[in-house]
Amino acid sequence: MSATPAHRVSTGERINDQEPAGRLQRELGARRIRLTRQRRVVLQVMESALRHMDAEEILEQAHKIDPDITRVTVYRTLDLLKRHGLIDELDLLHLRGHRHYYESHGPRDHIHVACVRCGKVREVESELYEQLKQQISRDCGIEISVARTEIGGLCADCRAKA
Amino acid sequence: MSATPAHRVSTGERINDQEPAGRLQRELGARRIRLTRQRRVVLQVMESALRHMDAEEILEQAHKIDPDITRVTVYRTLDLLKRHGLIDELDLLHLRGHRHYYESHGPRDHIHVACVRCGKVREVESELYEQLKQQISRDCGIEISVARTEIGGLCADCRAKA
DNA sequence: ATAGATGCAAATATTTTGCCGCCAG
DNA sequence: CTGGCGGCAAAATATTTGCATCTAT
Repeated sequence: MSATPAHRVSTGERINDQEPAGRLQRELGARRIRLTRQRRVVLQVMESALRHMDAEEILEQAHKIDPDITRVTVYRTLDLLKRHGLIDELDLLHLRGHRHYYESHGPRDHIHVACVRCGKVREVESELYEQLKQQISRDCGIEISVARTEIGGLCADCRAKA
Repeated sequence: MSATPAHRVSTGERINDQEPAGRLQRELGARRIRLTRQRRVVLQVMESALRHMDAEEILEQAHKIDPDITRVTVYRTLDLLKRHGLIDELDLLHLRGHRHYYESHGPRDHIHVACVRCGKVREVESELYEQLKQQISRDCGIEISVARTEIGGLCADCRAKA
């Protein structure tokens, strides 16, 4: 293997790398979807996310901006974004219960790699993954619209401690 | 591309292809885990599964064998099997609500490819997938214990109808 | 004999829905 | 102006837990 791998590994510390601010707002605007005060708040929360959040955490963040936002609105807005393919819904292998996590959908699919012990999540992009999707698309005759890969195992740190 | 692809596509009609009967029972037995009457029933249901089932469907099947099995026992047994890595828990991209589906874990990981319109699920094995996992294991320094990939899109049949 | 399993009921957790008044476009 | 949206409360769905009893080993 060369010193410059064909894939990129990010820490997951910041989800919206190189993402222009207001992307979600602009996407919805372009689709003639109403931008209410509440939606703007939820979008802002999603766009400035530093990590994967579940509905509860998104609600908490939204409350910091506007305490009147309700949980129902958060769910309805997440559903809207999901239906438009603007965010992804994950469960990170149910490592911490059955809640769902959301993240703004970047330009390229990535793989979520989680440690089953400490729960740390890394995001990985890989050329091999793109090839795999192409192969599946071709062989199954499917026009892929969503792809989700979650991998779990013991990370190096946790193996060292054990 | 050659006429004999390096991967195998199955229809998902039968999950336990080439799986020796009683595999789950034997695995648990080898681990000195109590084989109660109820557990045997749930294991039998999982082993003879023709498709992915959720907890409700597993309970229904179990009731056909022994009407006294309770839902709680089904959940507890599924959890046991999950903890021992003997079954996989999927949500199939939430295409049909937020329930979870379970399948007996075969010798090799496979990818679930689902049509977002008709809900049909195919299972695909791929050498590329194995390579991808190796790459990730190496680069993230993780010892992989679970891998789950779910892909959604429009299948050929549904595209034709549209 | 006894650690561990089951059953029952109730509690939790998470997400969805009906209805009505309100606001973005 | 008006059709979609948000709030409220309640329902629906999915899963887990406490505790007393039973059972596989």
